[in-house]
Amino acid sequence: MPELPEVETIVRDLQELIPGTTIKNLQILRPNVIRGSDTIFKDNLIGKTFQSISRRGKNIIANMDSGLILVVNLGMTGRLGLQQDDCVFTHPAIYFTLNFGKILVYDDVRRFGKLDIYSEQEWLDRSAQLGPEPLSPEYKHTDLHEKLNSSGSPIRSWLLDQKNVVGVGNIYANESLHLSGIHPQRPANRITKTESQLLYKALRKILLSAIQNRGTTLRNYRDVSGKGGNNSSKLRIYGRHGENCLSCSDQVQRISFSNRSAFFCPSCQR
DNA sequence: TGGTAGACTTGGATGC
DNA sequence: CTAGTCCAAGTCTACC
Repeated sequence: MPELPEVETIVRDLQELIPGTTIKNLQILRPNVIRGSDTIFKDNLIGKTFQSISRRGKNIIANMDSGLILVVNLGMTGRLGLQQDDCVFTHPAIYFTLNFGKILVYDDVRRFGKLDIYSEQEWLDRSAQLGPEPLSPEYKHTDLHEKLNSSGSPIRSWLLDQKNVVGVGNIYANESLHLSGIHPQRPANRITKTESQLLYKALRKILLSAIQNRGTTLRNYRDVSGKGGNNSSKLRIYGRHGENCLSCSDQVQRISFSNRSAFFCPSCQR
């Protein structure tokens, strides 16, 4: 489900609800969504208070008053939401009982998501292995261009690799490549400087507008209150194989490599 | 070593 | 109506 815009939407929702609340109890219904032992997980969280919520790539970062950090990666179908009348959880994995009477639910159909506890130093080390934030003011098109030169991978695969740039998943990788006119299988090191500038601009534009639309809901993605995002109708290439390209009317193609589908227009993308 | 296929897991769509 | 097949927002591991 969740790429940068979806995780950002959830984080902004959680920032309004969670800081200052204390975990009174924790029920782990599906132990395989947490890394490490469930007793250690409980010991580290029960009785602790959330200080702040932030995002790093596709990870939700919760700083606790103990100094430990709870990191949630939603995988493909993970959700965080408050249990309320209008919010239906089909596959609850963890219940966080909070002190203001609400229950925060981690729900995950496929259970590819993971929750993990880090010390500050452990998280700094882990975070240092991740690539730059594409929406950060410090991230320049020259950074993208330089890094592209060191890889012969197809650009779509390169964009999905969180060591190169964080937060990009299959939907927004395909959308950005379409907007910048680059074929998904072009080797990263054969993208020109001009093209890398177009890709840089496309990436930021696509991610920002998806955040404004509160993310793309294809099936499972929901915000914290259980509502879907509004960005799916804005997609111009992802999932549109067999339909006409919205830019030139040629037929959108689907190919598969690295075990993932890629969508492209053979006229617009070379 | 860099790059990629496979595994993990459940369910919806398609079509017999 | 049902069965089999294919496909899905991500990431980690193993292998060439």
